[in-house]
Amino acid sequence: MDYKIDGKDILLHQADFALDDTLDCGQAFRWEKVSENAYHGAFLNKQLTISCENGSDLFRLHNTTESDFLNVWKDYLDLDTDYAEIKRRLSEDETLSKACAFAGGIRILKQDSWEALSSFIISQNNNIPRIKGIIGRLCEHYGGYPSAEQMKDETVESLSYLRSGFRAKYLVDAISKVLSGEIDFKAIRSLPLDEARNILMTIKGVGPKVADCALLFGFYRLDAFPKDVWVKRVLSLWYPGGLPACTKGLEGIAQQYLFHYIRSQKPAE
DNA sequence: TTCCAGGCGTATC
DNA sequence: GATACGCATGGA
Repeated sequence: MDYKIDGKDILLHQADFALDDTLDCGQAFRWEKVSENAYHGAFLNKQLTISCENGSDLFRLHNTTESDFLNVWKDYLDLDTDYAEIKRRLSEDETLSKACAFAGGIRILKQDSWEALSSFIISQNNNIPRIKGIIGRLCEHYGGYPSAEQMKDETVESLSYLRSGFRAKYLVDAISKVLSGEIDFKAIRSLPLDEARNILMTIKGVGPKVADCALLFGFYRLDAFPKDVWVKRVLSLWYPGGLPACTKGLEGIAQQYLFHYIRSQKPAE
């Protein structure tokens, strides 16, 4: 990763990174494609437009500061991790090798814990366009993604404008458990995966899959392996005997390459 | 009209 | 512990 300042922008050279792969692969729900080579989105209360110069490894972070780049976006976009090395390891497996080649620009975003947890509560038994719609209405209402504290007075009724269906009561339970301290993000960070998962699953509407998504995308737990309907297809089609050994410790990253890859396959296969 | 979507709670065995 | 079913909403 090397960068330079160009007026109000940051110009970044970055290998193993593609905007479509990373920002539109189902790990985050509020990046919007604003042109062929550009996305607009946000992390916490900071917004960003990022574009790519014609499929190259040259990116432009528009209208930002060197300080925000170094303190916020560099970490959020996981630019310090060597994905070339990760892909080399995973590519010991033939199918994963294809998946890495198909979407070699995926990076795991280091998202906000509450946003990831609540977003994946909304995601259950739902499709990505509708998930984006619900989260879009939530952010429009609050002028950005609301914290659990900001949502403290929400009820199933007050959330009806989201049209999130049966998931509204799960959001209300998550808000209350986070605000009461019953769910302590700081504590979860230091726990083994199984214990962290079990604590998250005390929230109504949080089962194994939502808990693993929250841990992978909201706590950067790369060994969490969310099994949604697509990944269950991956396992039954390609890995009936379980994941190959080369994924050890990187199950979550492997999951993301495989998720993106199988979604691109025609149903006929 | 029916089926499905980055699942989970509940009932039942 | 496993299996079956309902669940809000909206697009295909």
